[in-house]
Amino acid sequence: MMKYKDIGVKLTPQRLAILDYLEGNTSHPSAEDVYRVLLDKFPTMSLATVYNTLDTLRLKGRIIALSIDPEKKRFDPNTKPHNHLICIKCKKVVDVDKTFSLGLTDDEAPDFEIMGHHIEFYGICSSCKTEEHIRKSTA
Amino acid sequence: MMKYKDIGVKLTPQRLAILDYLEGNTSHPSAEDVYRVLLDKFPTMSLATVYNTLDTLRLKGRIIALSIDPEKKRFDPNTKPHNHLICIKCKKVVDVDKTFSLGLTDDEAPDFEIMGHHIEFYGICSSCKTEEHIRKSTA
DNA sequence: ATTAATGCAAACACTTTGCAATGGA
DNA sequence: TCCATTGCAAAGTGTTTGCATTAAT
Repeated sequence: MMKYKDIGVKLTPQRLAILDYLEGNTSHPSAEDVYRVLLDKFPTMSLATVYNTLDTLRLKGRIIALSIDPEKKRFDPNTKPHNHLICIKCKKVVDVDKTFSLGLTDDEAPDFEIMGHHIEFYGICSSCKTEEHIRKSTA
Repeated sequence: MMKYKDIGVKLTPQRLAILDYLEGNTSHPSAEDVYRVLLDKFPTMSLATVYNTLDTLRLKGRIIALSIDPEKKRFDPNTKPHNHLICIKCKKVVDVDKTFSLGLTDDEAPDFEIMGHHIEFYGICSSCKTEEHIRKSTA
């Protein structure tokens, strides 16, 4: 218990619930996703509180915000450098823990001090592929 | 002339101007960026027309939409697979033409048919780095 | 002549902000 | 007690859409 006391912010019940929901979560939820799940426990909680808390956690380095889904920010409690794979149909995002060392010469990255990289793999997940087959065979 | 007649859409003056502006453009402009530049030539043009045209061109495969900038979509007339480098300060985006072959085994991408990838390098561009130095030395 | 594209305004989705009330520290 | 956080509503950004008019084919 008190496992979050080192974050340096007030630990409200809402924040604890958000932290608990995110811990070990690999679904890369949006703010809305987090909000909907927590509405059961906190029927009066505001979506703005979720947004504010997620941004606070991001600034405190507890989570990262992904821009892999152009529609909305997705959040990831895994703050270690890693890559992602997104289904272009259903927008499911999964972690790709394999790391790649991608060097760029000064020529290849002119006048830039490179600090890191993020790889977005894209493709089609198995359930969306199955749906495709169904659609084709019943069309 | 008539160099765009194979696109398969009506070629209005607005669309031609957008195509001309994008051709060979490596600045990765947003819709708003395109709009502001073209306002000189077409003072009555609507921002909605720019959005609609950019989406039409994307569907026709003439440009791609980038999600590298979480604030807004950025557009790129270079439709060949390539990577990008973004300045985390000023959000400048530059092309990285070097290609990397990044294989994933079935284990590393479970239940996914991978179709491609996009690498986002991030760092600080030279002008932002210079500003940083100035800020430090005058603080 | 037909039909798609334009400009405008309204609507939409996601996110941030102002502020009075609340409740952790 | 004190100040950060909450919930709510309003506002802010980026983007899409409905529709009457216009113009490319």
